[in-house]
Amino acid sequence: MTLDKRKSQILESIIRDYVETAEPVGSRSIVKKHNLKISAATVRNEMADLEEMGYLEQPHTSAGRIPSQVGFRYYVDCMMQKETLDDSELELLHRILNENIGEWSDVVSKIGSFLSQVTNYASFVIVPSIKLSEFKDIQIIPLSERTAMLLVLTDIGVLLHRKIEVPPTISGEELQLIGRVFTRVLSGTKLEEMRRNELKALREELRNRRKVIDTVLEAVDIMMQGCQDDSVVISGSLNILNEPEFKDLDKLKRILTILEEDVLLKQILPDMVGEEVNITIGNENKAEDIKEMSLVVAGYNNFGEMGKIGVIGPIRMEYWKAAGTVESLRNILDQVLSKKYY
Amino acid sequence: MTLDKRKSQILESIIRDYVETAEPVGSRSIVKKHNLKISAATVRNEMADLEEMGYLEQPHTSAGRIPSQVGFRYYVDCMMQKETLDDSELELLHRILNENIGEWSDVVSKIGSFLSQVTNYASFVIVPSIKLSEFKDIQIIPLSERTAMLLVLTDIGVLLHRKIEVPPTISGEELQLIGRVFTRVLSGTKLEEMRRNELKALREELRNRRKVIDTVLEAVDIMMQGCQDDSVVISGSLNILNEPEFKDLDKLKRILTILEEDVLLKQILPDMVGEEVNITIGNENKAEDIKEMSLVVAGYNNFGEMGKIGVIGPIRMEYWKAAGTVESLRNILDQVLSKKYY
DNA sequence: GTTAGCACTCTCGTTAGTTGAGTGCTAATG
DNA sequence: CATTAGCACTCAACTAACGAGAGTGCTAAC
Repeated sequence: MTLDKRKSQILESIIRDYVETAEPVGSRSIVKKHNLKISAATVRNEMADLEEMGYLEQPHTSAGRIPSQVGFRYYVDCMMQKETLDDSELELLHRILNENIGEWSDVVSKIGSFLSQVTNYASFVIVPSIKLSEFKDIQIIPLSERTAMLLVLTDIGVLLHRKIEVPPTISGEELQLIGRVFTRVLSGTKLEEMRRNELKALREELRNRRKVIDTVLEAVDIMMQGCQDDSVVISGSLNILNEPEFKDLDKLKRILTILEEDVLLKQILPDMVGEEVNITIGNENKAEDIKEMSLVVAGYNNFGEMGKIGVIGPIRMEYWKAAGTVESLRNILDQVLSKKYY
Repeated sequence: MTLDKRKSQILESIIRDYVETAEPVGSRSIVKKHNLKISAATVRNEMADLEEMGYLEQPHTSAGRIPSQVGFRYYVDCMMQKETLDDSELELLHRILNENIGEWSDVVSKIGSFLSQVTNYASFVIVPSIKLSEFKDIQIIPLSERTAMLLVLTDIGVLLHRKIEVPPTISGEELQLIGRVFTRVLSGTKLEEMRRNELKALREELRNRRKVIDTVLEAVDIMMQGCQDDSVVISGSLNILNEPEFKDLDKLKRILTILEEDVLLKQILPDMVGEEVNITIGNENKAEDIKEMSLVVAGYNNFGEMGKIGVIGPIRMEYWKAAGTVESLRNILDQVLSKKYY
């Protein structure tokens, strides 16, 4: 069911005013502010209709109206036009992306912080774990008599490293050699399949160095455990301090806690996120703790896995801006990551 | 000037009650609570004295007393006994330290988070930049036709890495060779002195690979810029949400902003921090923004440079606990870092 | 020096009254 | 018949007044 033109216009006016001021908006004020060619009384009639339809609600009888969650949903689905980045923002973005960037985790964090700056909401980027990447190179660099640094390079250019203990009898050259054998045998293997497949061949070839093999494998195992979870980059969580709906300390604390704990944040996100920008408003969120917030999320392609990028803010959110910005940055992430990073 | 025994006892009682409840404490209540053998009236007389001396103050005539900042200072200087970690806390700490720890930055962040957990204040650890460390090993691992991964290992076991572009004409073996020459010539050089000293020798030896040398040097330069600043690890900043003195949103925001921005946090710390635990109370802090907070900081020895570890909390702080815990963890950090980490 | 007693002060929470923005309804209008 | 002016009505927010309670300071007695 779609609204006639006048009702749409009124709904939109109310949404924009309410998003801006966080106050219920009255009939008179929107007529004035948006130069509508109708009287306040007419607007009141329309508002009564919109309320009956469920798009507006009144905090109390003698107050103005505020958009209901259903109202926001209708707006987002049927009326919203995503607002893209303006020139100065684009320029800022390009400046950021042209700065010295060593690895793609830098790109992610910079884009995240840009997102929160532009929208004034908290932003997050979920980066899928690298568990499906392949080995590319393994090196063992001696540090001291008994220790060495194990380096594992994956095909997407991620470098893992860990200190290991080695028998003092083993020489630096031999360590290098062992590294090379590892590289030759394992190169191209999925990180997670490593244990099962080529292990036997490896044992065979280095049979007199079983100890070192085991140490290395164990270290690899530990490193892998360290990257099992998708990593989360959060920016601008303090933006919610500016929203009047969170003047309540308890609410505030709940939200900030979620924003501080990666695990919690991952739990609240909608399971299915496609490439399209996905908006969940208030109660549409499955997690109890954020039923007073809205999410704007999109998926991006992170070396074949689905990553997520988005913002979290009050229900009274500038969805047009948030959706447009998230979409743009999703595309840029896709684009940047599609040039394989080595 | 020191207080007589009874005044001390009263001051301490007031401090402990006030720290616990955040409410002004009255004469009657401390007599009851601490089973003092004197009457409330006597206590009132003593309190009047203490107020005159500047150790106590009254929010208004008909309220109890609260310790003034001078009062806290006197307590800290002349009466406080640092409270060390209890058994369960020690056990927790050891469990944490025995978990898998790959490199010392893990130690730092774990100790930081332990500190904030135990004290219930926000904790910070300042880790000096590694600019004074020495090269230990340089490796160049080919990634693709035109790119390679540059690895720089320092003597304290920190690994820097960065992707570089290499001419497609150069072979993997040659890259390795170049890495080895770098290692041989530069090993033992301070990172920051690199440019000046052995550069000529290097250019000499690899004169037909000038391009690659420059690329590598440039990359090293960029990596060094990335570690020029001391890094900061903050934990438990949300603890301040529990303190009633920060129910005011503006205050809260100021503080949280400081705790989110490394740079700001570094600015507010006292310049001179010795190995001893250093306490600055309220207005004793130079920075305007934290004149309503207290700092408990100690320096630790981070591979020859001075690092800092401490907590930041309300003036109404459990100084005894904070000071004891900071001291213990300072020592542990010293101890852990003194076994050179390779 | 210490303490009991008491008048005094000031905050806090409650209640009652006032104000003003905004509505809903009705009747008049084009 | 849609629109509008007019008006009575509602309710949150603000203010003032008031009593209760916690705590003090002072005085006089021990």
